[in-house]
Amino acid sequence: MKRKWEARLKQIEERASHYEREPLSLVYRPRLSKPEEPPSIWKLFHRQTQAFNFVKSCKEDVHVFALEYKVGDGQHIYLVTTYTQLWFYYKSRNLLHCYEVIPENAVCKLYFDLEFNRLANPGADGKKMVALLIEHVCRALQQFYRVSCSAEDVLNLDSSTNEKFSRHLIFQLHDVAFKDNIHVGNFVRKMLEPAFHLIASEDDDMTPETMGHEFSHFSETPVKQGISFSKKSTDKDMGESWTTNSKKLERLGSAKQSSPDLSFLIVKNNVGEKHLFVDLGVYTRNRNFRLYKSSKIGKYVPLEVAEDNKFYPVQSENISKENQYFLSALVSNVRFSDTLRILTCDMSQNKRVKNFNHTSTSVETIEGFQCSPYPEIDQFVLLLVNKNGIKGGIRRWNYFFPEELLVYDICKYRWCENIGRAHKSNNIMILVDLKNEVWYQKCHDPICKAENFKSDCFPLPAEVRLLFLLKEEEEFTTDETRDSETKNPHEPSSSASSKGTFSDADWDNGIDDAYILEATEDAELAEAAENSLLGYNGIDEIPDELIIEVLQE
DNA sequence: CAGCGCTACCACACCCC
DNA sequence: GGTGTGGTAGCG
Repeated sequence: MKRKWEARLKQIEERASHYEREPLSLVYRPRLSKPEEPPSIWKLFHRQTQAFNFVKSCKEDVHVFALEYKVGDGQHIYLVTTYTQLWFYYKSRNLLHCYEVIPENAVCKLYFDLEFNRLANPGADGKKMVALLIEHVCRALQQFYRVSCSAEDVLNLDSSTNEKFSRHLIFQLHDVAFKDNIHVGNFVRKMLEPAFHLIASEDDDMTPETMGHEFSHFSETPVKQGISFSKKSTDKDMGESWTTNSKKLERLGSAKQSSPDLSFLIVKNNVGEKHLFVDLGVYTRNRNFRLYKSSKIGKYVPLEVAEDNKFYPVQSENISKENQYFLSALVSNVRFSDTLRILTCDMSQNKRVKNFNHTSTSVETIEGFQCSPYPEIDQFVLLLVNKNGIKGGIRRWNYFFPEELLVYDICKYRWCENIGRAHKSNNIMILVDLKNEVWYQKCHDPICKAENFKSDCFPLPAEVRLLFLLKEEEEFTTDETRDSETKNPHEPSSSASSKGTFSDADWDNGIDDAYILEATEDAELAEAAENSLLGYNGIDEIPDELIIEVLQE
């Protein structure tokens, strides 16, 4: 929401200064458009937001490209045109320093930027490393999403110099794409996680085994590039859900022993620090990604099809081979089809583990949107907030480890026991106490909050209690024997098991209302952005059946 | 007239021992 | 010395 607000503010300021410089003409001069003109779209903008606004106003399939135009400070101007028209001018070498702007929230391909300094890595065999990486990526795609592919589906572009080995890989998956490049980044970081362990363990002069265990406790990521991740599940069919938590990471740690050796990915930069061969800085919003046959300004090293490229586009009569490569290299050029599957890999939603220091008391929570790791309890809560024709929903949930308390923020349903009617503008919460097997209601209304209102406790239905007990027992009986095999997907980020891990901390036993406020107060801010959040979740734009979630082995 | 989106890093405040 | 925060230079 903050981002959007800032962007809007900037836009308004720009518009204001524009009108100051060029006031509107006092005379109205009507103009007729000429329908006989071919639909030619070629518009340049100084500002990215203006370019995107123009794209939105166009009914043609236009895209934003960035052109480098000043040597040194890498300044860009933004071009809006169609792929066809761009290729028409581009192929005759009129534009040399062109970048695709991968729009935020746009479905896109899996892509990689790979590089290492040759001098700092005299023994490194770039081609071999690329081949091994592709193998690993294909394995990960198969494991996480059941997507099959091979090196023949990877457009491999080279931009190397004597000093630097440099490649772009663009995966040409069949009827499969990622929801956006942020999700691609999450997937890439997740897939490369064993390599982070390697860097961290070597840096700290620790064995991978001890590191694996150490990592089970991290909540702030100790590794430079960041390794935290998690997933959210909304897909009923898969019904699988896991979150980053101690137990999970411990299992990852042990699973790592059987995971492939990623040490080939570790390279040194020009000052001898260890880094990954894979550049993780290319998965940001509106990332500029260099086009096929473009070079950075000031350099004359365009991206060309690599010697060891194994992707050959299907030949067609009306599209040249070069044009095919050009189109294949465009990350956000995803061909739509009825069977297109959209892959997601979330990390921001379930993950946040809060440390709350309060006179030597710390509390761990996990949080997420829409469905908690307890689908049965979600269903029960939904039942509670669907009454008298009002269709309430779960906007978000929080789980407090020590108290085993699930806090649901409810939307649309606002009935409050305290006032005996629905609130007009404030939302309510349903709290499910798993320890005492009861539920009660609180709310966000300032008056109710001031008097610390909490409804009577009601027992949880027998089915829910029973399910929870069964799960807990299963968890205890199988924990020791289980290594990397699949954990009960409905197990939340480990009520029972995490207590052992975190038991060093001494916390209050009773749930303090301050914690609930801490966990829910920003929900009120988030409320205004609720629609955009839903949009971001893809519910508005992408039909549910097209979304498949991360499948964890 | 005019880029964008970060993250690594630093300075500083605050707390605890 | 550990931890959180806020601002920014500079990288991709």
